[in-house]
Amino acid sequence: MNVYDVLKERGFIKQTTHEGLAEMLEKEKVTFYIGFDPTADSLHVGHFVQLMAMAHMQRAGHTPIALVGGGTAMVGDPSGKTDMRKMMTRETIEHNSEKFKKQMSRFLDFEGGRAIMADNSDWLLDLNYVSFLREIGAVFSVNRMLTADCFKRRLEKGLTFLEFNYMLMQAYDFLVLNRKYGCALQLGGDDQWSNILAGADLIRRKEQKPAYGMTFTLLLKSDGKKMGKTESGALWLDAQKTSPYDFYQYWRNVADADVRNCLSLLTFLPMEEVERLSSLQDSAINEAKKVLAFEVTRQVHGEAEAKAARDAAEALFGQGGRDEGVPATKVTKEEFEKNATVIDLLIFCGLTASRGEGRRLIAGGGVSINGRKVSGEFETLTLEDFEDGEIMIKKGKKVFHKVKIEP
RNA sequence: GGAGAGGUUCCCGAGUGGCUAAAGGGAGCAGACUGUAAAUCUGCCGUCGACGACUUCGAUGGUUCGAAUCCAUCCCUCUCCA
Repeated sequence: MNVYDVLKERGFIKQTTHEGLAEMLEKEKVTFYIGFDPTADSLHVGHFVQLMAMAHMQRAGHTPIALVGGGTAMVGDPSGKTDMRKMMTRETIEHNSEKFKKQMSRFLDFEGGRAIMADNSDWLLDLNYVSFLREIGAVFSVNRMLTADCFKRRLEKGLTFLEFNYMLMQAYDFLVLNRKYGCALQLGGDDQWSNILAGADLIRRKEQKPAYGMTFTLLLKSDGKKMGKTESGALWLDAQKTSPYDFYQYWRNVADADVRNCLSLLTFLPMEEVERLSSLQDSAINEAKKVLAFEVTRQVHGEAEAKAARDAAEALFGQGGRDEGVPATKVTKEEFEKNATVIDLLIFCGLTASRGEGRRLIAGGGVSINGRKVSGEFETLTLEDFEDGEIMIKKGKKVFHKVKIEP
């Protein structure tokens, strides 16, 4: 079974530029790329889907180029956005690029040239305006560009010339990678379709060579919203930004209807297993969610962290297991004494944003300490409340947080 | 450059001198129900040493006992014209 069929079966593929792509992937070793703009200091779940696709391709013997968009992030992709993104400083972008590179090296095998890491700031930042316009700008038709879906919506709300150029930047990337590495295929999220087409067109015109494109289904929840959004923003792949425990819990809690999609896109489990797990009914499907949560966490954070997160979940929700993986805040004795009321402690641990919120939460019966429901808003804790140096705070039904006293 | 419309709390969107911390919806949080699911119902949803105080309706000044609401200037967005 070739990789195209694998991707197809798993539900990755949304659109392809050419019918013959499957055949090409079967017969040739292809160098392909996906670009990631460093707009934050960590990759998130949306990127993870793309990385999975890259990994599938790499396993099939193709060579991935992971392109960090240090140059394109200076411009900002208008696709799929209704408003212009805040412009980022060069320092921020460089900082983010470094983080991206570090994270990506975990998901692909860069040994011995099996994958390539590139950064488009290397060729975009020093472009000469006039020569770029003459070489690249001359072959773009504004009329055509304006019919692209990614601009249509923006034409209603406003589109700056800066962002309008994003498509040219990305198309140029493809051309550069084609010339430099013989890269003939660009993959991306489906929101990248227009940009990918532009690149393939550009290569055809400038190099008289075919170039291919393929897009992936965006990872959406059954209610049509983007997967991986949490109240605090995105679900990050960086353990500092989203703890492995919280990461595990996110997948443990996906809606029944999303289990199948997640398993097939975010894990390497064989499809027979995916089918079996996702066809489980009623409460039995919890088994599938456990597998999903464990597998995804394992890939992102490693075996040890995945086990810790799973054990912690068992300890808190089921029976048995150790609760080592539960997020914890360390306090010194002095800090604790300063924040000894339950309300202060909630804020100290970042569980609530304000005292008022904490108060309402307690009034609504949403807080437990060491398994005992907190009754009054003025409740104060003492060192006596620590059991083995720990206090377990429970917010709502699912949010657990430990406070550890430091000697 | 000219004409018009508009910028309201996380988002959408009412409000056009006091009754407005500001309708309604969405999102979010909590409670009930449950399977750590979905749906549903209920409560909360600016901050605080809290029956009161403080800050908020693009920005800055002004009128007024009192302004998100009136006036001036400025910034930004959209539409039409050039």
